[in-house]
Amino acid sequence: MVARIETCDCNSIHQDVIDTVKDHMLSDKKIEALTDFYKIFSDNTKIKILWALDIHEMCVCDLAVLTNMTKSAISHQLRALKEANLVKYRRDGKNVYYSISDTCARQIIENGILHTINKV
Amino acid sequence: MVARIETCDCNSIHQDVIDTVKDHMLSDKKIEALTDFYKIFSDNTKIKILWALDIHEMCVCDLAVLTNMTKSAISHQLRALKEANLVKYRRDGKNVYYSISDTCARQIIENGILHTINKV
DNA sequence: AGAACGATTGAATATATATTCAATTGTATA
DNA sequence: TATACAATTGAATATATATTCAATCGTTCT
Repeated sequence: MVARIETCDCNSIHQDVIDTVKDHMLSDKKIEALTDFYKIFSDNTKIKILWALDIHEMCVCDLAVLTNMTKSAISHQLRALKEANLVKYRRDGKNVYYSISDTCARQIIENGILHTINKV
Repeated sequence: MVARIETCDCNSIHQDVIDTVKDHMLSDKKIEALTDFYKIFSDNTKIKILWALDIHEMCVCDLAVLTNMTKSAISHQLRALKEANLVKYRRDGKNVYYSISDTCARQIIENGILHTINKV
């Protein structure tokens, strides 16, 4: 007789395995931080922006022209990248110039390309 | 006088920079493959499944109990992981046992943890 | 001060993805 | 063959994220 777990729609078939795995499981906080991190690299626009800024600092207008999107859309995305500490900015007159603030962005992108190279 | 780009809502301020960056830009196909790849690692449930399977092969029911989710939800996620060639499976009687088919999953997760460790 | 324009913002909308729900399939066994 | 149950599936729903739109802010220049 196996225990019926109330919050699940089935029986636990291999409770020993479940217990072992539970002992080595990642914490919810780590998982949350991890998925938030990779969410940034799951969006085409963000990748374009990060890759571009790694080549040269650019203002919002330039990024909009480059990516063929509106300034507003780019600005919203830049805010997310700023909050993730992946880009920094400096204002010069009417323009705001964005640049890479953490080289990990390029590493993550290049690593991802390595893992997907067979699909391109 | 700078050129007005029709498909954008602004002028190109530094056309030289835009041209340089365009020359070194990633192809749309590469970006698409890359973001598809990282989308997998952007979901809490998928991370839990991948991490668990890296510890021990498990059947759908076990994964459901472990993650406190329905078999159906787990099954849907397993399909996505299967399509990404990250997990494989074997049927044994009524149970289907899933396991890791590409060690890159663990690498990607551990690498992500390294980059987010300061947030946990 | 006011006009021009790059940039940002918040709300509305669109879009993509995850989960739920009900029905069905596959296998074992009574 | 009928029943039990693990697993899968497709459609409906819920939820998260991206983009659009209109308004506003910040700076420069006249």
